[in-house]
Amino acid sequence: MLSAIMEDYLKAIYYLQNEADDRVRTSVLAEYMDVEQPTVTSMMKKLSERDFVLYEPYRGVELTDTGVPIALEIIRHHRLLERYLTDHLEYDWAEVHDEADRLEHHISSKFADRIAEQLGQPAVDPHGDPIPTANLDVSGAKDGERLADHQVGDSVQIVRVPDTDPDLLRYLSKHGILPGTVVDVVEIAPFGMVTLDPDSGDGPVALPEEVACSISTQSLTQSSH
Amino acid sequence: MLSAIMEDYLKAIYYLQNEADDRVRTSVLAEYMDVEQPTVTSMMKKLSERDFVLYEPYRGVELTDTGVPIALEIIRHHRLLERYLTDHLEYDWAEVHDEADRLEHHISSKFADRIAEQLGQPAVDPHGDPIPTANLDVSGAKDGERLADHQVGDSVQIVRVPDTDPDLLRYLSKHGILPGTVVDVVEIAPFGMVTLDPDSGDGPVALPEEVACSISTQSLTQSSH
DNA sequence: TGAAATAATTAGATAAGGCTAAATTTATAA
DNA sequence: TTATAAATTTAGCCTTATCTAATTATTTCA
Repeated sequence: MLSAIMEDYLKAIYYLQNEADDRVRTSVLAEYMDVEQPTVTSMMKKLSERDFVLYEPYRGVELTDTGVPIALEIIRHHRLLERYLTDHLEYDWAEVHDEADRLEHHISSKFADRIAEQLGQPAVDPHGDPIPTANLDVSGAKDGERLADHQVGDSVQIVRVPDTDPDLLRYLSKHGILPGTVVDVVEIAPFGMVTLDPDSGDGPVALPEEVACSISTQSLTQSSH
Repeated sequence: MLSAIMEDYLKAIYYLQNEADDRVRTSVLAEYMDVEQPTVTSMMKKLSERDFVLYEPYRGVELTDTGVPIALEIIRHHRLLERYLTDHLEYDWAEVHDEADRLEHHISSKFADRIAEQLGQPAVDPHGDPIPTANLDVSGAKDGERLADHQVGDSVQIVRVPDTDPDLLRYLSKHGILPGTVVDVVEIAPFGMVTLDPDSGDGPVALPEEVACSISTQSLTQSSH
């Protein structure tokens, strides 16, 4: 059918396409996949030949209608596994990513559906990322605003945090910053650092700009732009 | 580390070594792995270079002390997964083999240990095959006698059934032949076919010689040889 | 607008795991 | 014990996914 590696490329293209809604450049994909550019070029040719992507040399790549559901299926597997590992197998949310990243390519749809059933058809994974339904619908997912885009004084609810860095996740949970947590924005430094006061009462936490940009939120007060 | 394919070879050698306690021939391994002989030869060179097997050209192969625990770990994964799929994810015992065969290479030891814990450290998989402990101990496993070696009139308990053929497994469970079932041997035909009467009362079942040889049992009466 | 910088592709190599055909070793049996 | 049969290995090729080095497009900016 399709190798685990090819699935990973499709997943990456899906992700990067949503990040910057434009065709995905070879260089961006190479960086993200941690391979050299020629590797990406040759892979794009293969995926393009099999109609999973639309590839125009020197112009970047995008998923076709054949490629999208494959990416979504893998994403569904990944996020269900993450949910399952934390909820049923007592994994810490910081450590689920790697295990899910391997298993996502090897579980059957049946396996995915069974754990979804066991979990009560969850809508999001432990990091707040939306889980596509069995028929690969993602319409329920809301985008949210970037934490970095709020203003001092705003009260916001955390919707999503990035899932790949275990150390960051441990740091965030230690300071009470989890999906669902309500925080007040107490300071935004000129170099972009955001200081928060979580309602858990653990005291203020400062986050560098990069992190604040990758955390997705929902406004509770209306003062944000 | 070690590819999924290499792990499969080690698992196969472990199995074949126990079947016919002698060095495993290239041809036997090729047949079992469903590849051509030269493929086996080149793989044995690689595994031998890395000290997982002892390989003597033209003389067959056997696992080293480095290779055995790797095979056992994979077998542990496989059997725990089979148990987990049937007990927690409502799989039928006939369909667990293939899913487990893929996943066994991709779950971490942690994952295996967690599901073992959830299952209460089970001793056997759904087909009656013993599950190595976390420290890869298999001393608790008893060999049992082949069903085919009993005599008419014997009352025997089913210990293990072969796990790879879904159709056979469906047939066996439909007729009440499961690990733990007690059956009476009512006939042994000259061409090896064994007829059983399971205590479940579903009436007699006939099994061809090959199947009767691959089912492992324990005597309840003492009349068997 | 044209030269320099940047991005992307082509060319050619490598390692893993598989294959077929040919050569070689071991086993069998006359 | 020697000739044939069977088993095994060698040789050489293929595909996938990767790499480096060299070439070619595309941008950028003076």
